[in-house]
Amino acid sequence: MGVCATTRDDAATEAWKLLLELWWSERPPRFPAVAGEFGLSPMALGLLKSLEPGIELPMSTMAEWLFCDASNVTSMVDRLEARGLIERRDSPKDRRVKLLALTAEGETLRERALARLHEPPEALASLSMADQRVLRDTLRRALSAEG
Amino acid sequence: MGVCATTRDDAATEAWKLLLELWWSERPPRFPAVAGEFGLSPMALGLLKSLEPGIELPMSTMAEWLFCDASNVTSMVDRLEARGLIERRDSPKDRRVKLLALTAEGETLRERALARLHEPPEALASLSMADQRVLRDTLRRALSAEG
DNA sequence: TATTGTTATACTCTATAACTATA
DNA sequence: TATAGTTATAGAGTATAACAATA
Repeated sequence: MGVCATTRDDAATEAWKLLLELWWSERPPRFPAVAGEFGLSPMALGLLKSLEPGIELPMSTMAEWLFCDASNVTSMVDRLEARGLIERRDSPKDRRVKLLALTAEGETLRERALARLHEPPEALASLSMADQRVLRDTLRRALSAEG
Repeated sequence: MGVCATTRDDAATEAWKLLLELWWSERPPRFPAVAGEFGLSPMALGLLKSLEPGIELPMSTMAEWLFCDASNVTSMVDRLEARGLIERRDSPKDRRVKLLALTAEGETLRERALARLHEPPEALASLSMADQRVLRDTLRRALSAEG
């Protein structure tokens, strides 16, 4: 009994485990399913999701965020650019850097894909209004604290 | 103005969006990072995660849950079995079916990987105890309602 | 010298189709 | 006939290393 080296059972850990359960218990799994709906690999959807409208991001940063090699980002960007969803722009500050940005078409597709991802699971939607608001407000506090 | 066809802004949707933000804002992204720590592909970690200790699961079910082709499950199971983490068992009810189960070694690795996945993000851990408990209790209600 | 992104290449992962064995 | 899992194969995805351009 007592504290185990690899397991904590405080309320934050319990809440987090429940959140993951909510995410992972979906069948079919939401993320790859939605990627498939839009003819994207899961990683390509991750790239689009990470590219916010109006924001330009260096390819190297994208590689970090996607946890993959830079050469892989080159391949994905080649495909997404050929589909007209994103474009490469030259950085005004460093001529080695290429900045990624959504095209108008890319913004539209991203919006539709995010809308699918944002549909709350049944377990959440069937909570009482009071519980839904409590959940929303508490999570807002959590995310605003670290900005 | 008013209601858009593809976007809802009720509390459940807002809460779900915040929850996904919490999961996706982690850098490096938690799931592939943890898989790498244990020498597993993300899908292989997903397979182990889905295999609860003491539970036997048909390979066809695993293919559904992982959203991939049955032949791919065969490959993954070949590798995981060669590593001694899972085993194939004959179904007593249907001689075509192979049931997957964790080995003792597989249970240990799964436990350690889950412990890493279950570490709450900083944003959650730094919430007040009261907020943590509210979050936990509300999510428990959500998940228990559908069983 | 170090870094960004690309290329060439090989390796891993995944799906398709054909197959075996059961049902 | 239909289904569970395997095999052979091809295709997609990914990383490694060498490279060109720039810092």
